Amino acid sequence: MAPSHLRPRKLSEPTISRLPVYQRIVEGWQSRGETRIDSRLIGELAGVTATTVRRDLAGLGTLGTRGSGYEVDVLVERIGEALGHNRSYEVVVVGIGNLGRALVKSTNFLIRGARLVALYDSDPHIVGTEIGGHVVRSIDDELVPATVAVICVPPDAAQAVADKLIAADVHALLNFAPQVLTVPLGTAVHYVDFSIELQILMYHLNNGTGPLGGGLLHSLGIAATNPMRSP
Amino acid sequence: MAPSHLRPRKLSEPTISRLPVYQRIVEGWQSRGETRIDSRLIGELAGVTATTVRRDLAGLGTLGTRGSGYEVDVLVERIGEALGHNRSYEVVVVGIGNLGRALVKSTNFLIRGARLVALYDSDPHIVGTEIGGHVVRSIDDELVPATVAVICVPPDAAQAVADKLIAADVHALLNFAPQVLTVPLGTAVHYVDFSIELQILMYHLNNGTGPLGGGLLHSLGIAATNPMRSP
DNA sequence: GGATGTGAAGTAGTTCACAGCC
DNA sequence: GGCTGTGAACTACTTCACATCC
Repeated sequence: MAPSHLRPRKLSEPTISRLPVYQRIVEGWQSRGETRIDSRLIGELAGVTATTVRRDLAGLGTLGTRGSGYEVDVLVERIGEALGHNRSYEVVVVGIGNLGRALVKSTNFLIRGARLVALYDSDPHIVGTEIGGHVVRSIDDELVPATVAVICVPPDAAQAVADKLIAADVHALLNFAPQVLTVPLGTAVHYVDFSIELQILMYHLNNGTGPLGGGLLHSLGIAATNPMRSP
Repeated sequence: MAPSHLRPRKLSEPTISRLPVYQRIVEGWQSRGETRIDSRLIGELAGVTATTVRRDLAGLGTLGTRGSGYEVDVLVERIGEALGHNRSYEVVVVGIGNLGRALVKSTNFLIRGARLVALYDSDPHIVGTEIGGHVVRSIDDELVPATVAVICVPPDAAQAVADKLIAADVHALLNFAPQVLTVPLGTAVHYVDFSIELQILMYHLNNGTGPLGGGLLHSLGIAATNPMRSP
């Protein structure tokens, strides 16, 4: 079951969130025809120190060569493996308003083994229309099996949608609604909230130019999951 | 210059990213007619411990009452003050494709003193059209002054747009393009990247149900700023 | 009684500094 | 020489536990 080199090590949360960034950087380098890259350069492009890059990558096993850095092919392979890019994920999008439509049409969104399998909405005017090759289904229909659901409904509908998804055995939610969701233990929720990002930027604007005094802003978006249903 | 109570304390990065969440929760409580709230409840709804909530809020000054929690009006006021909601921000959106359009139309986006002042695109078919009460300008025109720019252009155009914005004295960028930007010291960049969020979710799906063994996922989005222009 | 605010302890993450290997 | 990988030091954040005040 474990074809990979050998190193099922547990990665830290910050490391996990940086790996996709490294991956993108390395792929960019790869597509320029480069064959090797070092931790200093990755760090510079990612906005973190070279040491952090090395520690993060060391967590995936021994993949560099002392003296000459990393081979890009190896990095892409191993990071992809760690992030589960070899597996395949069924994704559904619920709420085909402006944002949902934009996401579905976005080329950046469906990537890395994620496969869009269904779109849902509650509006009869939208149900039945076709977006990006998919006919929008009614949220009241039975849900097709999926691993991840993207929630793009208005905030006051988000909790009900989440409940329905969880009942249909979807335990990974990417929530774009500005609404904190209450979910059972074992369900992962990730929030993407534009207004929160804006607010964080504003804070930094008001209080000096960034966290690290100078300008290296290495701040983080916010995401949270509730530990359990309201007791 | 400092009309606030008194407490210019520096807040930690994690605290800053949680404050908008608390704010939203407290406002929700407020709009239900409630007048008080305690740290346990806020924590439960935000997915963090009550102690964390208290520490975060203590950073804003002494605003609770021992024995009976916090007054919602006071919380909303003080959190808003800390995040700079009393000030006003000019926001421009560059790139009026599917996503840009969705953001502009979104009611959640423009909030808290952020005022949309201009939209830009490079496509002659889009320039001149009206979206949400704003006529789209050409990115080649002179830019109107702004504090924050939202970048929704394709990845390969993002760096050029960022350069142009920085030259026009915009030093806070919210970048939706899946592209790491290289900016000078003193410019803050915040990344919002759907595919990265998806990848992080996927990682957790593959490796147990979440970071904290059980299910409390309190993970973070990713954002980074480059320390300086490529040397 | 009950919930805040906070020292003190604990845990996690980052950075330093350098040994090890190419 | 150069760059990785990593123990050790450091820094940051969280959690505990409780004194404090309503």
